[in-house]
Amino acid sequence: MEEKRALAAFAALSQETRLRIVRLLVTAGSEGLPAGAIGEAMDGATSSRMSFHLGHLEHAGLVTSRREGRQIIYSVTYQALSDLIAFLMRDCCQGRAEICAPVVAALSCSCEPDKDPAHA
Amino acid sequence: MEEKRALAAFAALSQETRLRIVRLLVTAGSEGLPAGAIGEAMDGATSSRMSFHLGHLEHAGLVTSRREGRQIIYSVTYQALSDLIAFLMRDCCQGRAEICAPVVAALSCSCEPDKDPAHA
DNA sequence: TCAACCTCTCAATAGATGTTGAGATCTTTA
DNA sequence: TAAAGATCTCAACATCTATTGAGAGGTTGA
Repeated sequence: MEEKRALAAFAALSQETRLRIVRLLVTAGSEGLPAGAIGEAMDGATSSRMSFHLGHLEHAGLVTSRREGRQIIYSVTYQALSDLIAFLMRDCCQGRAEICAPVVAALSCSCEPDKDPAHA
Repeated sequence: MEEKRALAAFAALSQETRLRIVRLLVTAGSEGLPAGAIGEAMDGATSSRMSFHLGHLEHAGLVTSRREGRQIIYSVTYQALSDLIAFLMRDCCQGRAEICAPVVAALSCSCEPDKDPAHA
């Protein structure tokens, strides 16, 4: 993942509503959720506000959309998320075990379906 | 890492100059670099611009500063970076192997001192 | 102590961002 | 084809962000 895309991804995730959307869509899985349902989950945000943020996320490549009947279904782009994580690890790790080591150590539990109450 | 800190970290990294500063400071290691040297590396950015961005990064917890004589030395906060990566993996992974699996697979090489020309 | 140095703080400004409301577009159902 | 539903587009507005230039606050060496 090159710098430009990483910058766009960071910008997309730096806004509370958008971060919440991504988290919601990750839990929703690859089936995704219609825009209306996402808006409901965001304390009933207006449709234009949703459209703005979903468009922002889509532009950044973090979500994709497809039409299904009269609804538009959004789902998270798993590849983009893992690319972003990889960017952080490669780009910012750069041989610094101080950064990577704790993350690697934590991976054994954090990458299974999460039951840990200390999560988040 | 809770949501608020993650949002601040994403916002801090979503700006080209600041992302470049972090990358520079990671390569600089724990000794860090004086503000002036960082400004030099940023195409000779003005001191107030540097102060603005370094303050932003420090506020987000991604860097720390210490005075050394007449210089102020900035260094990256390794803990914050690994916390951010862990946040992404835990929060956005949530049992989704589609996201984590590729990253985990890539870790074996990406976490060593980087010699890969395809990097970045 | 004085002058030079390094960095920060502050005010001003231009541009980007987030929210809202009105209305347009596309889709489904009767 | 008309009505209703779901979502998008657009303009307007308030707010936040990034940059600049001027100047202040510590620190060092003569």
